[in-house]
Amino acid sequence: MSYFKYLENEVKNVFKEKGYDIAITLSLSNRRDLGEFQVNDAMRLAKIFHKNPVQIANEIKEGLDKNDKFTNVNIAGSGFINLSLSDKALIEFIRDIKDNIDNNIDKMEEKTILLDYGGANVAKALHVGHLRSANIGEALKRLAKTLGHKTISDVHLGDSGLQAGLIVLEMKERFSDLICFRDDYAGEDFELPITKDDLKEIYPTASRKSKENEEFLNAAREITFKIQNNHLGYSKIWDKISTLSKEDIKDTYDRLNAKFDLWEGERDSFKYIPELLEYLDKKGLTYISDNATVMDVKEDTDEKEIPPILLQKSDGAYLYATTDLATIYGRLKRFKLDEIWYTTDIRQELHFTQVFRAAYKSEIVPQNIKLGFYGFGTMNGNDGKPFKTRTGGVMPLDELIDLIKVECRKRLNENIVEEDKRDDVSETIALAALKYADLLPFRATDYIFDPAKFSDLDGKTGPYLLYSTIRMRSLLKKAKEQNIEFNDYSVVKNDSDKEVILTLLSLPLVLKRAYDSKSINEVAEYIYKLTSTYNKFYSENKIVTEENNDLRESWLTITKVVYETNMLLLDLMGIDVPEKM
RNA sequence: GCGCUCGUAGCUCAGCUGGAUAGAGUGUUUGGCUACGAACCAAAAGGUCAGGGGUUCGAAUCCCUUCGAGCGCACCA
Repeated sequence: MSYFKYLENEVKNVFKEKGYDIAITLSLSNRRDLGEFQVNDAMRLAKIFHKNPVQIANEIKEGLDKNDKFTNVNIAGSGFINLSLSDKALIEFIRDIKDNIDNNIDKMEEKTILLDYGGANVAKALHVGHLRSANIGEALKRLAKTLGHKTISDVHLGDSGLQAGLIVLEMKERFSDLICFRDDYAGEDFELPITKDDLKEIYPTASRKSKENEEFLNAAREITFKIQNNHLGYSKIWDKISTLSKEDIKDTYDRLNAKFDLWEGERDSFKYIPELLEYLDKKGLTYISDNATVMDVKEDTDEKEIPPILLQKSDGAYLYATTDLATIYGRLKRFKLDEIWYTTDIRQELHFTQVFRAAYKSEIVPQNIKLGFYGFGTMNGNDGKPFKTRTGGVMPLDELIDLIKVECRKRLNENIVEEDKRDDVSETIALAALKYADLLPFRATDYIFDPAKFSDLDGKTGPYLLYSTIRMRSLLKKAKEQNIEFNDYSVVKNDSDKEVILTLLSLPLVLKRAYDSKSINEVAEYIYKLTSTYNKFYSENKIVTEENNDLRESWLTITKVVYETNMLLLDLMGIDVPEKM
């Protein structure tokens, strides 16, 4: 149990002793002139017990005064209980976590969670729109792990849609004599006549053609259908294109530190579709409407109209909802899961509402398994519309990273970073800048994408966190070089070191809030707060050269704890820390 | 048309399960390095929380309403 939780229980016990057996909340005070923490539950209790809130607060104060962990307990206003921590408590806390910062994390009851994020489309370059899914999904996975859960991450590639037909058709037009396009093709292996770079141009070309030429579009639709139904030649070439494209996709996800346990796609769900449709049909849930197979998912309690989901088009092809439902079906057959989390653009919310309902209604997913949709806001340009480059296209993710990398390279201290490491270090800093800027706004709100914002390297940014963390590490290293021992924490000297400790203390609160709301911005805000609070302390005190042994030892111990906490949280956000910068 | 989301400092955003005096970064003005690493620290200025009404001891937060913006509503994913 974290020390914060322990303190909260101490307060709760006082309430209990006074006859108020009820959940209470200890929180950091927003009136620091009155105390470090506040408890606002007296006012709530007043209503329940028909008592004067100030009277209740005074009863609690009496109990808190007896506890030597607390000091300066006072009542203000209409029943706010303010309290501060004694030095004894602060020392006890740091001693509790100094050799194992895991003691500052409250583990949860273990669950197995499958996370579905990423969602790159095969044969299309990852663009800025894919950034959030990868960053948020990956960070949520790491948060869940940190809190004690088991996770399985699946990139869930988009590989079954119309783009498949478009690309194969374009290939057929360019390389009509390729063996796989022959009528008598029997599955022989062949060389794909294109490279990864060619692929970047093929999809846009085919996409453009489909908009200009309806015949081309219809032909592509037909091929899409055939691929979905395992047409030998088309499936073979599409498999080859997918494999080629995945290499590229994987490279970009590697840069972003998004690691997937499963590299599956929509096509991997196809083997479950016939079984799924048959199952739904037997249950009497599906029916034909306008030649398409659909399923109702509306409920009597609905206040708004929820349209039926469309499982099979009139031409026989499957859709987004079909593969998503089949994917869930397959996942539950293969894994024992407690929850499945989806992280996609929030505009897909209705779609997932429909799919989830279909999953529960058909009992593919039992009620005790939780399906969660945690969408993120749309990335817009300065005009408030989904971001486009000046030429009207989308900005490839790799291009954006390289752009920031150039800025980072300019700022590098060449006296510190060896020449052969400068490129790697610039890359690491650029990724930190990009990822942190992306994780900072609340998950669900749209935000303005501005390359200049991501290139900002001062203030509340990834580079600030890296720089400060490296400085802490360098300080610890210096102490070690000078054979300065630091194993204990024994003195609270002034306000700035106390602030650091209080901030450390609230970590469990932050992790819990982030987990409950599935939003990493809580963590991003917190690590900035911790780092800047430490930096203030750092600037006000000479740590290594401090002459008082107890003080020096205490300050180095705090430095170590903050350093380790920063490393933990940066890793949680998928941000790497270079040796030097 | 039906529904969802949003409107907070010049700019970009936090805060929204109701709590005390609404925060941060940036930008502007200003101060601090012959160094435990200044990509840092400190200070100042900057807000009728879109407008109006309601509930409450207490509202940026909950409810209603007006205005403004974005998004979604079966054969794309």
